[in-house]
Amino acid sequence: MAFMTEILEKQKVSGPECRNRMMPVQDALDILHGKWKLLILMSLSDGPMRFKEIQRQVEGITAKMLSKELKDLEINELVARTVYDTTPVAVEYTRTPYGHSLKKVIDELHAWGLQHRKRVMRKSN
Amino acid sequence: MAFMTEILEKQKVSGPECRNRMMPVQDALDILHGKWKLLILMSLSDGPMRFKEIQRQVEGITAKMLSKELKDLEINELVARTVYDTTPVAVEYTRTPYGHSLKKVIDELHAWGLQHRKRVMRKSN
DNA sequence: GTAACCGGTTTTCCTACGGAAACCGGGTTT
DNA sequence: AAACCCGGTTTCCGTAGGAAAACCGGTTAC
Repeated sequence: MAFMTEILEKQKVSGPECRNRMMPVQDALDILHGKWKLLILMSLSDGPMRFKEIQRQVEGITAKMLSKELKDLEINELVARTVYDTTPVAVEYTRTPYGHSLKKVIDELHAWGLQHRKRVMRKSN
Repeated sequence: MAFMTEILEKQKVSGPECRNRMMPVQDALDILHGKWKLLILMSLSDGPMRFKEIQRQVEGITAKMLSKELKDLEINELVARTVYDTTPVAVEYTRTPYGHSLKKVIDELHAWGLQHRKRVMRKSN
């Protein structure tokens, strides 16, 4: 029983500072959650794209999801939508400067995913 | 109509290299998706934690979700579970070295979330 | 003229995520 | 003995995510 109180005593640490660190991450996740948002942003790395173009790049996404996700991204000003008044209408999606501010996040995720893939390969051998 | 073909011509670019860049990100997202996994990992930054301790740190998570997410994290070797054969049983969760390899990802997400929060505050004034 | 493209919307349907609460055996505290 | 801790599991349930396909008016290429 002395053991129990001992092990229990150890945990008191890590007060609310930890929770404070979590909040911003939670904020970010709130905006970027789901399978698609980051991939859509990636597809817009090299310049404006049109709807079907994005759909072709982001493998597996349906028109409905793309439509919805683009709206979300637009609301959060990560992507801008431009309509050209031609016949027929041409619509372009552009990653905003704010959207580009996610570059590091995406890069880190990319790097991690890359080494994770290698690790998995290694294990399966 | 010349305009249309012109605008259409511009898009051919960004071939499959873009899709190749997406795959690792997709892999990473596959493992880290959901509201909780990264937050749980964060709560284990400062050392081992017990179930209820984690639940107290990760605000809003239910026992069921925590239980499920910990299992997922364990399967992917981001978290290790240690059972101490005491009475009553004590169970500790530890972030593995592999779990710590996500530090940069979390840091970047944290940094972005922080400035995003500032940005939102600025706008609402 | 007809097939295929454009930028989506709408409908239907199913599944996964995720919350609330009860519950389990056991232990400790008072 | 009552009340509270531990580490979860189980049940129930609502909602959001996501897939498939039809559909719209209009344009363009063959």
